[in-house]
Amino acid sequence: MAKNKLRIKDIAALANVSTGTVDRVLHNRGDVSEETRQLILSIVEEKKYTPNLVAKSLASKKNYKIAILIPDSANDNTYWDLPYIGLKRAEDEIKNFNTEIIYFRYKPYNEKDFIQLQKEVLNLQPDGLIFAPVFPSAAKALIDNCNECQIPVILIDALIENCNSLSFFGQNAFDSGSLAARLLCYASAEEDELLILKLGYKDGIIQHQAQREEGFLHYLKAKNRKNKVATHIIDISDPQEFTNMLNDVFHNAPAIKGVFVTSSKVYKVADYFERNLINDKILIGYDLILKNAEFLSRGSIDFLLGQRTEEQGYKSVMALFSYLQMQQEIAKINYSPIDIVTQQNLPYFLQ
Amino acid sequence: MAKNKLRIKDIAALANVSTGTVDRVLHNRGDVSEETRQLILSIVEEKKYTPNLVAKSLASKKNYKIAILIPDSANDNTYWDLPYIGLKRAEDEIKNFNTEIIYFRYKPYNEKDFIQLQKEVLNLQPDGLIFAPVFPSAAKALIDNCNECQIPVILIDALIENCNSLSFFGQNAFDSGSLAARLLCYASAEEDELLILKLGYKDGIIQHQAQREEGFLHYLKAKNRKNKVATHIIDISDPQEFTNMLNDVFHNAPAIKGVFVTSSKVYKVADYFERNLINDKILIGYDLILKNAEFLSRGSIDFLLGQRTEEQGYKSVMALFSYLQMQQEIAKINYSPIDIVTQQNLPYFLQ
DNA sequence: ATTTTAGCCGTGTGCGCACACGGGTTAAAA
DNA sequence: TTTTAACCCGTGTGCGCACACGGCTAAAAT
Repeated sequence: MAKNKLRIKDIAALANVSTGTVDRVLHNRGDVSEETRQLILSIVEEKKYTPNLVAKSLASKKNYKIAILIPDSANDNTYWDLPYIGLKRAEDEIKNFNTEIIYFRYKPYNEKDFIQLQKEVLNLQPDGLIFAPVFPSAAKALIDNCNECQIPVILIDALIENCNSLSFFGQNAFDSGSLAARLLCYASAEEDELLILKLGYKDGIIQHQAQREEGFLHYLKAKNRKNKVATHIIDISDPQEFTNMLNDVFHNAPAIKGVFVTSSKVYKVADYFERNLINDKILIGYDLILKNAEFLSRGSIDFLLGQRTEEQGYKSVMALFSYLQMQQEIAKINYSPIDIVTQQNLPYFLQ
Repeated sequence: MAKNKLRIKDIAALANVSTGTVDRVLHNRGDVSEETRQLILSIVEEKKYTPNLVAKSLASKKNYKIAILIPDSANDNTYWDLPYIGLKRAEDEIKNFNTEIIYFRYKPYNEKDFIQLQKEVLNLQPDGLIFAPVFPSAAKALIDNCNECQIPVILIDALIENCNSLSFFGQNAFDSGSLAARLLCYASAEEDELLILKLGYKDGIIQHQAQREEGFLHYLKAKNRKNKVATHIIDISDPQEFTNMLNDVFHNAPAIKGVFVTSSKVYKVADYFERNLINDKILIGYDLILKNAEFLSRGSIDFLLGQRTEEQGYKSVMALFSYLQMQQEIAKINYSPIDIVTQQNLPYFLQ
């Protein structure tokens, strides 16, 4: 402990009472005369006493449980590896402070599995929950359940409107779309054609993708850009069909100069470009998953928009921790910076 | 503490010895038979024992002092406000862990003041030092002094070659220059003229600026870009003279399309552009100081390259802390990501 | 006059670890 | 045989805080 740091013992000495009395005042446990209470509070105020968190945590018997409910990592969906690293880092940092983290990971795109694990989470009765509301209606139900049980909830990745969650950590999807548009505008002329690709699975309708598209179009409109813009929604369940669809698109519009993929599946387009020797287009997409990083480093992707996924995981845990242990307020909305990653600065974003 | 966490007491029970013996093994204090030593070590290994840092810190009587030696913030030089925020954040986080931070701040561009404070630092006999080697030769002397006194040194912002410092936190200046070139290449054609501006005070020769220029030129060369590039070194001590110089430059080369300012003083050029109604040029510079952010948000600056200054401060302290308290190794070189900041993503980089 | 009660407060213990101190055993030196 | 030292190890205390427990005083109830 740094020198000159005030202890409960010191306050007690200053107020001519015992440490027990000071403790009772600090914790509002009553049984203290109003006079002594005011005296102690005034000393605390004046000397700016803050408790020694180390000792506090050592002495406290309360054990906090934080549940985390996120998709598992799969072959075709490694995105959640990234927040997981940050979650783990936070776990390491707080595991000595009477706080435990319990992970629940469900199969991606599998709402049934999500609902199953949701029950397990509630069964555990955690002191707090962090989860990704991938399935809006199921997510809403979970939040309602948690509110009933007085369990504070933090959302990561996606934001659910009109519901009583404590906080949100993620990206402003709309603004990231505008940024993508701006970058493509730098790298293309007004007469160039632009393309928006929304890739996904049949029932994986992600609100992110819509907002990113909106932001993109909004920028072009605001700047009075005359570019022709087409949007295609393409299913990626079947690789062959995916290729056929792209063949169609690029055959019908060979003048396309810039391609904006509204998800982390941009590597699939980059792969298509490489296999078809297409290198006259600017390609921009989302997130620093490994496959994307590889294509970016080869120049097949021009820009990746990152969202500090690791930091999102880390910060959401730390915020909940401070909220539980120190009643520290958390901002309702915490947007991550939107990182622009290119071949040149990529190495510094990996690790 | 999380449940199932192994304590010294548990290890002792498993090995049928007392906690004192386990402690002696863990701290290499000798007086333990080789047999018991191996037994305890094998248990530690197998069960992956890690000490409870909370209790460890509470019990330890050693008080660490970390000295920080950086420029003060001045009217014309607010850069160091940024790392300071991160240093403060780290201080808050570790102040309960027997670690104290003592700041020494000298007048910017004032080597005399630096050397004076350097003496005070050594006088304090800190357990570690973090400083910015703004004046290379004086910095080298300080490092040598610290090595003699066994004081580990971490450099931030600038890197001094061939000297025995523990670690470095900062930006890869060369790569950031390349990145600037890449951005200007996207936003300009081969026939466009480019300009490099190195702004500074007479004796403020900063190696950064040279490396950034090198990286910039290297990129153009590697990509076989034919752009005409001019470099100007301009003193900014006298505002009037500064304006005259810029008048000269842009009068003689009206075809300049992209301007790369190799320092955080880019706001001075943006200000010049605004006052002279110049808005046909792409302007790119460094660092998210307040003035730069203002010009960026108005669109007078196109790109700012950021270097996570706050994070640099934070990480350097935390690294030194872990090194001192837990003998944790630190990477010799820690480059920050090079952030690309535009009007669109600026809000998310401020705070 | 005695007992009860409420209001106020001090003491003691334990959290996990570091470290000082001292105790016991054995083998070598006197 | 006795002394001494080397070797190995257990015990106890304190770090700052939380909290259980119980003690004291004065007023109210019996």
